[in-house]
Amino acid sequence: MFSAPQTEQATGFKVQRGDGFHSGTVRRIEAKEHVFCEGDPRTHVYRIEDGVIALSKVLSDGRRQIIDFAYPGDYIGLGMFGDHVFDAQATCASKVKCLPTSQLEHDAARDPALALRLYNAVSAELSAARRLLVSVGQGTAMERIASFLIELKGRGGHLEDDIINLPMRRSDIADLLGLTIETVSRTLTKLRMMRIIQIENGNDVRILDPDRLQELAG
Amino acid sequence: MFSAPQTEQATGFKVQRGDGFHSGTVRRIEAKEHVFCEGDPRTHVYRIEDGVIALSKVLSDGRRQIIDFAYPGDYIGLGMFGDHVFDAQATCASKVKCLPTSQLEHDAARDPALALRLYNAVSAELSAARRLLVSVGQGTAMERIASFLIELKGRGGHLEDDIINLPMRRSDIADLLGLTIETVSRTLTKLRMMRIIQIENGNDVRILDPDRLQELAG
DNA sequence: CGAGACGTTGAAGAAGGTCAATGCAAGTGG
DNA sequence: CCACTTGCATTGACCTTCTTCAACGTCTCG
Repeated sequence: MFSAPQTEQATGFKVQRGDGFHSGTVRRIEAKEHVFCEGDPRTHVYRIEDGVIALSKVLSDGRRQIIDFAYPGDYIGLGMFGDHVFDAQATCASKVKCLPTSQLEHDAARDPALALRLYNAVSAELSAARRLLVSVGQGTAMERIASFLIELKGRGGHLEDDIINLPMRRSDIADLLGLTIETVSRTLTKLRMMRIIQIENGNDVRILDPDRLQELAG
Repeated sequence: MFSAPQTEQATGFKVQRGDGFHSGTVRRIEAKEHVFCEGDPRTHVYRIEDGVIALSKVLSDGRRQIIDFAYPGDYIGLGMFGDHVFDAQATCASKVKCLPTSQLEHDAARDPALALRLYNAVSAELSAARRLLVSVGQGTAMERIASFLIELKGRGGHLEDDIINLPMRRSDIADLLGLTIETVSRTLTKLRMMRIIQIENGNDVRILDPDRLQELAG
């Protein structure tokens, strides 16, 4: 029961068949509800079934950096030592499938193929984190927004090919890209004015000119 | 032959004994020489023996984001699909031990313990990348510099406990933190003026007030 | 010694942040 | 059904931080 086909470069490499998730229980998560918080013991690994989960770090003064958005088919909670270091919070109503960490580790210690799939899954997360770092560290607001839209386009689950659904608030995008909601908003309006995108139902972005968007991404 | 003890949170989890590196050949790298470049086929995994290797992404217009500094004991070249996506360049004269990728993959497919060590190694890199992302995405110049110094303090290879060696140029620090060399320089000067650090031989930073430095890091 | 690489410092400018007002749609309660 | 609230997005005016541009100092190495 694996969701829509996605590209390999999307965060959370698909572990595919044999990941033990056939036996997991499904948990329903409301918008803004936490799957787990920083400091919680790492009891489970989760596979997103539906919705979007934001992984984030919240600083003592309230600033927040979103590390990644996990989409259906992605895994969260992999590869951490001890307690969770990040928050995992749904940006919209979601479903996740849960597998006890202990079981996964137990299986992986006996099954090199599973262990290698875990290795690949975390490697893909690492690539995604580094791509984001480049964008945040070097890009202007426009470049960050443009490459964010392109990154999302590469993920699955869009009704039409040139329409990107944004199942998160402006504040989530801002916290992912190291900007403010105002800058996100202004930049999206600028892209609208340039006839590069069009905003459809509040949360759907239609890409009118993919080439120019790609150029703007740097 | 494993180098100075280091904390687990340092980038590049030590794979420890049994990583196959007993048989690797050692390669000497001059300052600013590349170990590999973006686009090169991924032929080897490298373990740093001596020096510091900067992993970076260079954009078409010359802007550069350093992803990580690899210190002795760290591994580079792990967990990538196909060709290299980043440059690896020595910031100072260094030595690396090389192991053919094919051999490592061959071994890992038969040895779950090795596969799990790879998994842990990449997981640690992921944690480091995310810590850096938080710093770059949310921190002011001062916060980025302060947490950079603290991060380096956590790595091994310092002669004295409160002296951090900076075996890289200002431009490397700037490209790691998403700042300019001028801002790096000014911020270090400010830290000097505040009597929190002291610069010893051009490249050695003595931490006079670790507590205040920690506060500034956020 | 002279040239190049690197670092520091200053002055001016720009990108993005902060603060504040407005709009808009979805609840909620009378 | 309508007034009121609440959450989110947009837009404008102003301000701060960091960048840019430029000059200068220092060190090393040919």
